[in-house]
Amino acid sequence: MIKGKITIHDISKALEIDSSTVSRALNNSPRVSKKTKTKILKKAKELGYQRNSLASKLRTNRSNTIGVIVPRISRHFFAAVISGIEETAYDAGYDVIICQSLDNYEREKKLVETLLANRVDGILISISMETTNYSHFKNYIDNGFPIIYFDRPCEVDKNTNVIINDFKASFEATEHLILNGCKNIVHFSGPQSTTLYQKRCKGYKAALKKHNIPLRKEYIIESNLMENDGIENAKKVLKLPLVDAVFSANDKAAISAMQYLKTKNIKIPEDIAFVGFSNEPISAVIEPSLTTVNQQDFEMGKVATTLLFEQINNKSSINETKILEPELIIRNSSIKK
Amino acid sequence: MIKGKITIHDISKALEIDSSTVSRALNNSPRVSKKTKTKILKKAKELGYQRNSLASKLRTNRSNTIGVIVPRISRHFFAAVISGIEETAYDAGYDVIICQSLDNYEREKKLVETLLANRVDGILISISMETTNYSHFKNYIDNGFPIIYFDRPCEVDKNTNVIINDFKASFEATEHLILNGCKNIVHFSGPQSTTLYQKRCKGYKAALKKHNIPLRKEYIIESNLMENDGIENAKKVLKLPLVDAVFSANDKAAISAMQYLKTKNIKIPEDIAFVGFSNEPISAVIEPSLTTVNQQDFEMGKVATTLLFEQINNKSSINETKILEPELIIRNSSIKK
DNA sequence: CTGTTAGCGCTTTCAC
DNA sequence: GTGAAAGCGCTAACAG
Repeated sequence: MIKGKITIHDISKALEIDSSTVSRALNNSPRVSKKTKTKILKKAKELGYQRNSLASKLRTNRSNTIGVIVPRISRHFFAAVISGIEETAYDAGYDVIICQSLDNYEREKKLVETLLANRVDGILISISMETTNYSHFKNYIDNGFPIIYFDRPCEVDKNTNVIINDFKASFEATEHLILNGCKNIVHFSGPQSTTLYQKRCKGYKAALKKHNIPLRKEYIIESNLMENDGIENAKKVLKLPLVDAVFSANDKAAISAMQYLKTKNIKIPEDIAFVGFSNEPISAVIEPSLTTVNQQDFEMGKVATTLLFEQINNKSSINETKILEPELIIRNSSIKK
Repeated sequence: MIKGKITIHDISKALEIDSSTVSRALNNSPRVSKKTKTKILKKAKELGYQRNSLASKLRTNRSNTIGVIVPRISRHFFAAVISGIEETAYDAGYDVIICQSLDNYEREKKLVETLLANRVDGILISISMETTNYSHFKNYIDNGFPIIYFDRPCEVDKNTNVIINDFKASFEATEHLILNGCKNIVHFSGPQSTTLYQKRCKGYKAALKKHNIPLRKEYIIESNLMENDGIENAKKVLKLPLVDAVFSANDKAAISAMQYLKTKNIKIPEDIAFVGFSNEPISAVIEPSLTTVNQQDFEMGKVATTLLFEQINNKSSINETKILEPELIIRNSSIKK
């Protein structure tokens, strides 16, 4: 701590004006005359006064701070959501505390407690992959504490989620391949324990059905969708006959699979076309032919924060799920067989 | 705020034990009997007590929180530094507040003030590119407030910096190319207003000198090293005769240049070899032949945090620069002409 | 428009 | 080992 921090009392003494007036002036209250206000502001600057937010928050019981918990800040999607959150929050005069759970349940639990101990006014969270037990939220939900879940929804009890329409996105991505002449479309699917991947799989199936393309079980390859999985999946694809396109449930697997196929001299998109989930800009650099899905990251941050503020100000019900519409980003329209 | 938050007084009343004893018990003071301690802890759990950190921090004048300001959390380097910071801080029982300046001076200034208003015990910062005026730190430095600058040092007055040895890294990277048979090495350089890029350029020059390779001015291409610059630089390289290698002062420009050269059917590394700065794992995926420099990100976070704690506890002088040794990551040893 | 007073929830002497 | 009491810095009635 800085020694000898200046308080409103120091200003009060120096000017022989009561500290309550100093406080009012510092908060730009209309109930202080312009004259004394400027006098106080000048002195405050002169002495290097800096408000003690802790004391202020304690007294007012409002922190003007919201907490954000995401699995990893380095992931482009979350970084973009955070930008949206910060923009909305700063405009409203709120501070933002960013935390990463690293997809670890214990850590997430601890972070929630820390944020609450610091009396944030609300929490925005994308729950960790490990989290299946929601008891660390239960108490607060019941208490009406403002929490908004985004991207990875919390589908127990009543609460507010902000997600994208995964079914529709997958449906459209798959249909995009079909409309470009592909018929033998493999799906790189994720863990079916996650509802998100269930939905992406359903969208794939629905598109096939609409276009009367028979569903082949061996065309759905399930994995954890990491980089390595993409390579393994690509090997499996090479063993299947007739594959002319892949719809991957995320971008990591899609990209590494493409990279692998390239080393085998299989040209993309002429021989095998890919569509992946992602709004990571680097995807476009790595694979200019990769059609991806705009996950509305920045927008999601803004929407979630706006909803949170409504809850903080008791204007909204606690039970709504906002579904954002994704859009296909087609970078290479020549994906034609 | 949650209505009807439980305080130590609620526990005090329920148990008819004074609140000071409750406080002691909750802080695991040895001056409370085991019996009452367990009784209090049980009741606290039962009532769903959660410490009010604000009050505690206000009273003790210690926040047990450090602030971190980086240009962008999405950049892998900073995300990795933050991981190192968090690990060290959590082990020491500290919380971490993460902020991004977005390389904007005004925002950085405001963040510093916010962190100080929230009475963090110290700040770790990588200053924004825009920052040339350090007055927003001056007051605190003079006051002895613990601030550590990492990666992008603050080279005015006395303060503590943690950086990597950019000169050495560049020297070794360039020498790596020379030892692999390259003689006509272009350097993609960054803005010479930044000392960091000056150092990287000097390292390049020194390596050439050591191996008696004449320095050609047209081989040093200066730009902002963004993705677009890489492409422009690549075009310039194609117009130069005899180029057999490039040492780029960062990875973005290196990668996009490589991508561009590929589209022109110039194969890497056979025709033109690259070496870039980066520990972004994706680099290896995008360009398996790219030799990069390990910037000791995670380690830098740990070192900087350790130094900060030493300052917080008044154990270290305010005037030291810690230089970490980078290491070359050679992924493809066949870079030979 | 300004001053008086009380208190947010916690910690910490100082008694006993 | 426990209680009484004061106070961190600020804000917000309530007076005047």
